[in-house]
Amino acid sequence: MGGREEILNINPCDVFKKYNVRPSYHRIRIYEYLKNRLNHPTVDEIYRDLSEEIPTISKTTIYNTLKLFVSKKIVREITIENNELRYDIITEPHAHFKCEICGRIFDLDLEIDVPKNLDGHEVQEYDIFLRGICKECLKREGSKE
Amino acid sequence: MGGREEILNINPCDVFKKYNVRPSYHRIRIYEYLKNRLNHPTVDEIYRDLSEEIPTISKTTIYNTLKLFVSKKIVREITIENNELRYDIITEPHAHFKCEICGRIFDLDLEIDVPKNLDGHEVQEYDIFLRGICKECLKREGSKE
DNA sequence: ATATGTGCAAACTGTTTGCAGCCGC
DNA sequence: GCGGCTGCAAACAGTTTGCACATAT
Repeated sequence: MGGREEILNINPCDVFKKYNVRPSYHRIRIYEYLKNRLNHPTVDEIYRDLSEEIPTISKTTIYNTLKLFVSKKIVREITIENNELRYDIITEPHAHFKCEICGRIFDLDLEIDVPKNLDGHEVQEYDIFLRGICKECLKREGSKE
Repeated sequence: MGGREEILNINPCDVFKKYNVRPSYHRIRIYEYLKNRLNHPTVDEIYRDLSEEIPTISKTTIYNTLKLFVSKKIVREITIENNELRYDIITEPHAHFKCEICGRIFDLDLEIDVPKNLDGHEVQEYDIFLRGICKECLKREGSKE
């Protein structure tokens, strides 16, 4: 799995240098936001949170920055729900689980080995997205009844 | 896998009766559309094609009908790209593969056994979505060079 | 007669685009 | 001073909503 712990120690500027992205204050902040909360935020969530600390930041900048990050393969766009883009700093594919009750998204260490070749098609990447009820909500639901 | 061949022989009205959906001309036509082309169309595609034969049909009706079908579990909404809803008449989860070149979507008989319980979370359903280059495009690309 | 299906238009949401101003090297 | 970063506003696409009319039993 593509390193959840190591990522915390990474310096954004090093990543930018490696992937050939010019650093800027906003880019660093957006990168750090993604790094610190590995919860696959939407653009809206990033904007809502970051604009509290950086009141001048605009959504356009967030869109621009994320698009740049994606094109440089620093982050991945993930497909969880069809009405909004979510972003994931862990670039290796892994499974996501969404709780239908609390709405939270969990990363899963689901070992699925997807062959590189399927029916003759060349598989380059994949998303695995599960839905259900999370541990905590199960407990809460269970204790109600 | 949830029956691709059997589905062709199904009478829409039987399905409607079974799932407690009142039949109507439009509903039958939309159901048949999905049944005959198992290619996970978007609302737009359904509208474009059906409105040729049924000029009076509206997009609203297609949205309404699909929403009804989903709520009755006659069809599944699938998450392939984040900007549009796609529909799948095979309600059992299975994997989809999208060719990045020609854009077509293929059903895959990928045997993935997803446990019902993962890290304590209860998994109810899942989507597996792969991207890459399909057989035909590989051949075409290969012969070019 | 009543409940349900249908279709137009407007509203809404998330995203993209165009363009002008700004900042850093 | 130039190139690239930023941010506003408008445009855009897909979807949803409100409401009035049609239809079927």
